Amino acid sequence: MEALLEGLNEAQRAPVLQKEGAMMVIAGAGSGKTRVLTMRIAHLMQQGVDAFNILSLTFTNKAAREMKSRIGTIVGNSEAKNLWMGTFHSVFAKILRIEGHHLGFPPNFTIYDSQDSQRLISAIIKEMGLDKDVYKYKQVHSRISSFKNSLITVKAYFQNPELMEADAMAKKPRLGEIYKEYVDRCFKAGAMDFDDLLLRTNELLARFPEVLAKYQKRFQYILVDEYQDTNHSQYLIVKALADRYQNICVVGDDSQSIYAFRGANINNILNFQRDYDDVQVYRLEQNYRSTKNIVEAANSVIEHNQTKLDKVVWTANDPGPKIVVHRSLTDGEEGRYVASNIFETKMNQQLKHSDFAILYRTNAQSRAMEDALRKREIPYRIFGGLSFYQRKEIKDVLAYLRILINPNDEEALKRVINYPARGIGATTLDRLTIASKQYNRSIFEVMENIQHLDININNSTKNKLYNFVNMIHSFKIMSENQDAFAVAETVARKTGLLQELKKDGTPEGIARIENIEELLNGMRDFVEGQKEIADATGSLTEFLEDVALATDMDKEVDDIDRVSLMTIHLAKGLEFPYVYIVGMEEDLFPSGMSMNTRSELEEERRLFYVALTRAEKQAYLTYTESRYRWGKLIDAEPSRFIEEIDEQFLDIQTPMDTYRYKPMIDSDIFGEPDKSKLRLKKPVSGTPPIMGKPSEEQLRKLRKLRPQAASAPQTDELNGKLQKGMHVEHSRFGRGQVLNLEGAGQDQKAEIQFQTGGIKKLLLRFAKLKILD
DNA sequence: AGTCATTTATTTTTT
DNA sequence: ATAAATGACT
Repeated sequence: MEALLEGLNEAQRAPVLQKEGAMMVIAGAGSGKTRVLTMRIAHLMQQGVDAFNILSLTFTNKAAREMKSRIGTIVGNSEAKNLWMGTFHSVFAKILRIEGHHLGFPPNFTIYDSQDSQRLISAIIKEMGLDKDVYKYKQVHSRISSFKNSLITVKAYFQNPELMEADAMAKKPRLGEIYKEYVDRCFKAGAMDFDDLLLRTNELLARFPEVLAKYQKRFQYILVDEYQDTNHSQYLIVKALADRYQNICVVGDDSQSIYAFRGANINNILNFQRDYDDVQVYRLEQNYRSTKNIVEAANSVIEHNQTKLDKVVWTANDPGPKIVVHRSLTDGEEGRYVASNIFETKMNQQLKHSDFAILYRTNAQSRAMEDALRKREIPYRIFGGLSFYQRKEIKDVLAYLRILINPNDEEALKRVINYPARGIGATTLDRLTIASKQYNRSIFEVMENIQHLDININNSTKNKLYNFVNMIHSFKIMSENQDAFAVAETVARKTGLLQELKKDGTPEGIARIENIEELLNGMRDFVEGQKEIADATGSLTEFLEDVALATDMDKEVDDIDRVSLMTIHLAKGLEFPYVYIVGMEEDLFPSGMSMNTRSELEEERRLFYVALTRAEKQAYLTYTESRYRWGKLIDAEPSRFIEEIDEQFLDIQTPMDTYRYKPMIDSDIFGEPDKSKLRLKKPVSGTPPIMGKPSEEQLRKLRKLRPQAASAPQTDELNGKLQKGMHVEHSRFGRGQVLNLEGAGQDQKAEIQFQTGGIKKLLLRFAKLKILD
């Protein structure tokens, strides 16, 4: 232990050694904050604090696992296992399983993921007979979610005229009713959504003082990582639990706050000193991760933000190479550039694929990168997007399992009651839903008692329902004396799920079967793994909870050497020697959706800061002239963030000839140039950035980044000379007469009647015309 | 109730 | 470009 403490710098050691009290560690990127957290916990335990009394909240469960195992190597694995460590969601889900009965929830409550929530909201909107174009389920969901994260309950909503008025103004006067129905339905289904895990914890701690006291006593030492990304709901939980002992240590970096869109409140960290007495503030400012060029470039970017804590990140590392800025014509070319660059760098420097990461703003950008990597036969691993557990076939299997655990789980039931098809259609389901309201019973309960209820369903359908209920019952009995893996396997076979996929026979169908097999294998591993954990039983409930709360960063990665592809959000907390940040374009990064307010733009800028500081040795920024979006080729401008980096750290590679590919094949054939394929350079000033007109200085930089096309010689030659009525010759169309001229300069076009019969409109810049008169 | 063709929305980020 | 949602038809 002593030796380990020696290994820390002074700034790192101080928060490790301070045992009691409230403290905040402002940790710059790459300053070793995980190490500090790990050491602090290990040190507490070494000083006699019981692992059961330490609560450590991390950003991902994987981070928790890694930290636990590192602590284990210091203080012993058996002790480290007793630490309460995990994400807010997973830790409080566990507590709610134990204490949820106070709130009327069963211990086996279901966790609804976003998709379940949104399906339910859709159904409610439909049932209420509302216009789905006005009440968009996604918007409604995000509004409800933000209510919950701000602790605005249904009751609070209806007591707040301002909120109600805001919704009325937005033409959604019945939003409150939807909210109420949604909460009721979740409750009746014995389900909590992601936000409920926090909201209900707050409710639990507020309404039941004895429960609060129990956990306050239990968690004598509380540590929160990534504190800048906590939302109000999480903030209050921490505050309530820490109130008794006030041994609270929060770690974070305001410059890396990137989750405001899901309710994170940067003020939690900015105001921490007001919330607790005698707060010790520690600053970790030395960056050990990146080269000097990267650190200082990142600093010069974040300098543009107004809202931030005082902090100067510095490094003793070598300057290293400059940040490469590269322009390409299209997203396809961008991908090829990145792929070949990775290929060459890896060869020249004797590196592994895992030394490289490609980061992007949106998941949709991964495709072009994947294509290029595949062509180059570079192995890659993609994080995010549709995660494994969100795939349809996986969710279908899980839905059956969820019904076993919680028959009231309405979303799971609706998902599989007629999949694979068994003749229970929409009409039947509607009638069941009505009956379920009428009798105030869940749909499954109605089905179980269908013989005794007066329901307008014919006998043959009743029989089908009976068979379904029977099948579920048989699974349930099996689940009582067999492990999760065995049950799931039976479910996959007996429900006909696998058969359904087999008969489809397409490559997709086969991939789906493989996915289900992978799920089953995963379950087997889980069952084995859980046997080793003290308080775990390997039950289905535990498995489903793990699955519901698993993030993409949590999945165990195999040891195949691959390039990593992910969104910048997912990259938080990671580091790679070589990082490519692609799609550095206005409207994409910063995102077009986040440029409306200063605070949104600042969050985008922090996101860029996060992206840059992932790089250890070298960073590459790439942007394109045009890119496919919504299936269309769209013009792009370089991101303002490139200009915001101090030029001295940049190596701007803008090959003069990249966009002067085979000019005008299209126009030669079809007359009108296809602008979507070969865009003409328009003057930079033509598209002022949203935040106001660019300064002369910005313009100068922009010009530097995007040199004007060298004007085509033909233009100069013909300019001013060509007149209406002149006879000309074209290399392919032959002789003709000029009917009309339009436009000027680069864009000048001529309408020409050719002798062969056609009238074409040609762009003089490219058409190789010879004047005959 | 199921299948096929047509239209529509989707692309901001995620527990 | 693509998947999901809708609508017409069997």
